[in-house]
Amino acid sequence: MRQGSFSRRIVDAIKKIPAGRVATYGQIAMIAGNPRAARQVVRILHTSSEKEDLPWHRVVNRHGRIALRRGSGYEFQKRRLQEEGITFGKDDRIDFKKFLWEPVDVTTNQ
DNA sequence: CTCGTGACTCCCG
DNA sequence: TCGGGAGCCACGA
Repeated sequence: MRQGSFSRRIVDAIKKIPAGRVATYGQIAMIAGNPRAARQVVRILHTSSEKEDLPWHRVVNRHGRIALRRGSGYEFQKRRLQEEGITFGKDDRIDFKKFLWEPVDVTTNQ
């Protein structure tokens, strides 16, 4: 993966997610520069989560639910999030009002 | 160059 | 709430 590439920006965005917070695939894609490239985030998670030491567990879908299937990492990811203080409500959904990462643009300060 | 690939998202119903 | 269909797209082969 080269510097300045789209994949690089996705990796950097994921690394910025603070502990105790979560981000959605679409959100990461948007930060990386392409709001419609959510699927690329998935790809990066597969190819670089270990190599780049990414906080992959902090990425969930737009419903605030873990995207992995039960029995295929779902429980593991849920545990990792709970260890960071993130709680799950009804239907195993995460409350975005409390835990969604809201990156602040310091340059414009809103 | 084309093509398959997704831990997605949007839009109904 | 749940599910299917269509759209989506960077990347590797």
